[in-house]
Amino acid sequence: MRVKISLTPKEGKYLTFMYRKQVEEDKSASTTILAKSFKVNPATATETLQRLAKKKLVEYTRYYGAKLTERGMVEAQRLLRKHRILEILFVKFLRYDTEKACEEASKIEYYCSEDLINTICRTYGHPDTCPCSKEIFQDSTCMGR
Amino acid sequence: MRVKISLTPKEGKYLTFMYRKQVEEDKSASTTILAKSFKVNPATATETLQRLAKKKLVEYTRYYGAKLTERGMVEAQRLLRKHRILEILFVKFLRYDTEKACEEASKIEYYCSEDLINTICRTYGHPDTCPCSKEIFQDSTCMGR
DNA sequence: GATAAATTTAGGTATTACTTAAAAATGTTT
DNA sequence: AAACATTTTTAAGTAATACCTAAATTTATC
Repeated sequence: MRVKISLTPKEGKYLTFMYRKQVEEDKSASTTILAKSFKVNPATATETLQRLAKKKLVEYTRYYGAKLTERGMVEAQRLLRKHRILEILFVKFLRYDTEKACEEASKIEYYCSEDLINTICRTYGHPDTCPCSKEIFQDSTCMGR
Repeated sequence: MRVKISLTPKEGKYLTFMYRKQVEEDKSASTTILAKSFKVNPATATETLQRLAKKKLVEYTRYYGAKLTERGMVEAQRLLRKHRILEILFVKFLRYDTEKACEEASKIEYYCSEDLINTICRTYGHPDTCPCSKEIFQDSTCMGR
């Protein structure tokens, strides 16, 4: 890591949302869409995009839109991995349905350590998909032991 | 619930810390002790106590100290319950040692829903002590089904 | 080119959580 | 009890996060 990335919870939510749109749905997330999704004023969405741009997590062109950078992708995947590993735990161990599992994961994903997530991941034999069949990204420190 | 209690993460930490001192160790937590424990300036501890007093969670007398109110006790127990149920999960399911379990629980306890905690609690047959043998408080909505 | 829609800028607010410096209260010592 | 030390509080800040409205600007559409 060259520069340390400090991500706020909201910024994390924006990154994963944008990742889903950009990579998994091949669309782009406009200011309006972001604002609607997060139930905030468009001005707020713009502001958050600008903060993410300052942190080099998105490439932002005013009036045009924003795209995740390589670093933004990595961060989004890191968070989505946490989210999906937690979903596995909640569905398999606590017998939650996928929707409820997703909700609970959303509440805590940001605060769970890599170590905790890796331990759950190992417990379930490094699953490669979450309960709703989306990809779970590999983590070198998790696999390598 | 007469008035809704909105607790910040830090306020929660103060409440549980004070609970442990006041109820489990029968001591009291002075401004200095709080400040040292949380590695902040004493002025900050005072400020937080005053905020807790405004929310009727502690009874605060300047220069004298603060004591948890009935409501403060309930909130502290609610958080300690979450903490200890999480410890159970981490020790029993993930084979964490008690210290590590405590650390991880501290990171997420505040953000876990009652429902999630109750589900874990039921899974382990409503345990009455945590891995370090401290009391786990009962929750009516958890037992009652 | 006018008008509509989307986006951004400017200039706010509120909350949380922290700081330093000085004042005030309390405790201790002689 | 006066002097000194310690603890605690007040006052007056700062910084970050996350939101807002209103007006300006840019882009898209008729």
